[in-house]
Amino acid sequence: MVAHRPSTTICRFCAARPRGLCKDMQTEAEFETLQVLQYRTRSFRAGTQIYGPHDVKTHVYNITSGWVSLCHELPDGHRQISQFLTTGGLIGYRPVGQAFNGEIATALDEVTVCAVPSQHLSALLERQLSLNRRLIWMLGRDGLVTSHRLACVGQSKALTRVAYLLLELLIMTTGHTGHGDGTTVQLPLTQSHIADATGLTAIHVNRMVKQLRQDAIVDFHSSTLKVLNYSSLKQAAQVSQDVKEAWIIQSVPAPQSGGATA
Amino acid sequence: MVAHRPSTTICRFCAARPRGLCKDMQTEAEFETLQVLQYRTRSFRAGTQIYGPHDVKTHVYNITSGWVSLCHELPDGHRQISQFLTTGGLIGYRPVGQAFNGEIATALDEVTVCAVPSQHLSALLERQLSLNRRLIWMLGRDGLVTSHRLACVGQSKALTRVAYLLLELLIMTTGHTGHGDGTTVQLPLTQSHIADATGLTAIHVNRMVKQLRQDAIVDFHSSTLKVLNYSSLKQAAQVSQDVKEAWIIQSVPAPQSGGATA
DNA sequence: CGTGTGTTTGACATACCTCAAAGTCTGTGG
DNA sequence: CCACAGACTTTGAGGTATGTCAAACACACG
Repeated sequence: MVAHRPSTTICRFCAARPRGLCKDMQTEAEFETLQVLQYRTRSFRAGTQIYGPHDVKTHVYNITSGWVSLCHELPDGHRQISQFLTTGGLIGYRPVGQAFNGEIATALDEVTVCAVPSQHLSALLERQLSLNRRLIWMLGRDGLVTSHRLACVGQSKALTRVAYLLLELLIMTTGHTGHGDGTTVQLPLTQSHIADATGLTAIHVNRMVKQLRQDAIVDFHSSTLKVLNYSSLKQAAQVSQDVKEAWIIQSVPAPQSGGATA
Repeated sequence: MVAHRPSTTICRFCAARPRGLCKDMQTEAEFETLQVLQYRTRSFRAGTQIYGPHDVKTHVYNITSGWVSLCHELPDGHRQISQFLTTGGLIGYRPVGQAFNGEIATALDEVTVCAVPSQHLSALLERQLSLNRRLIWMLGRDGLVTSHRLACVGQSKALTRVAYLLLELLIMTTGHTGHGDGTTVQLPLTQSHIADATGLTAIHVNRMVKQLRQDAIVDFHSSTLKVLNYSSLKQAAQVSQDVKEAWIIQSVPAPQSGGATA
């Protein structure tokens, strides 16, 4: 009953860039509304800061290509990367009334985003239910992913933490969970990034990476991740199937109405 | 322009229980709709499980009194508490299409909740923008709080982690950040809970609690938290003002419309 | 009075960090 | 083509924060 676009857009703001994401897009009418708005695409070079911890966030960004890290900096200089994101990820949203969220968004490689003024987003949210659905889904997913990572960092040994992160990045990149051996993916990360994300030192990450290589599980080498034994990796990472599904950005189906017909 | 209720309800579903939260409630019309629905209040005794990791979540719960923990259990038996929640907190929401979120919700003391069938929530979301706003705000906040906790657990020493958690619980309870010395609050927690939340062992938590007491910072003793030196606590916890604001559940103002008037 | 749960303490083990330095790779400029 | 600098990786030796194990203590509850 709802007329969908040919399901080729990944950004529901600028409606640009075909790829098989976000089929939940919008109705014809909504789509046209968005097209009229024509939000700007912006690019950031590798290593560039997209926004800082104390920037007033004027925009929300939908990533259309490249990798971004979200990082917290503590007073003592330590850093914690809370999330890596790639195509389809939404960054820069902050709860209304919250001055800052304290995180730094950094482009890890060449990144393009669709920039939506926060004001516009608020206004759009008042009129487009599909957008509300989508935002709710994204925020729910991000919270879930973060809390699982918290469980990993809080309770697991170093080897498991590294394996967990590598598996997460693998699945984020390939977009499916049942992937076999021999897969190779490019990740714009150094061992220091892995250290910041896992709560370890780069030196210890190196030892773990070395061990994963020796145990013929994965080979992470100069930004290249090669899966040597996928089932061993799953085992080393100690993740359940549920978690892996949350790592994949999916489309959100329109709800079949029912209940609450007061 | 929007007619607000006398700002005495804390649950926008059953519209029950006066207390000064959630003034953002709803318009007259919305309020009446909800009243008609009359969602059920449920109670859970201390230690009871509200839902398990593999329950199909039929309901979303809005906490109207008591304390709840959200906990992940890892294959190796370790547990990570990702969040403590109290009055006003929303639990049991999961992203559409996500089978399970793997978390266990446990009542820490006598807990009452307003139970909303997930089906109804979906339907209500399709019709009430204020509810969308509220859910988006809650999810955004929860994600923020969790990512800050991740930064703490990943990068801080044991003493800081414990101080951080105690400060968080203090602020959640009192509802304001600038609180002075001598404050005493009841928390239905054991040192084991703190251990599970901070990623430490209960034994080591005990050592840290002891040190905080000896350093005259806080005294946590048989479910009672007493602040001896608030500014020392802030310092020990290493939190910025931004983070503390995120710990307080606030009302969400209706947006002043503007922009995107395509 | 006994039982169970939570707290406290001590001795010891170890996973991870810190410091130091060498080794690799890549890009740059002569 | 070579020399050099800079970023990243790798390795080793030693220190320390935290975990593990064991046991006593305190307190509530039946």
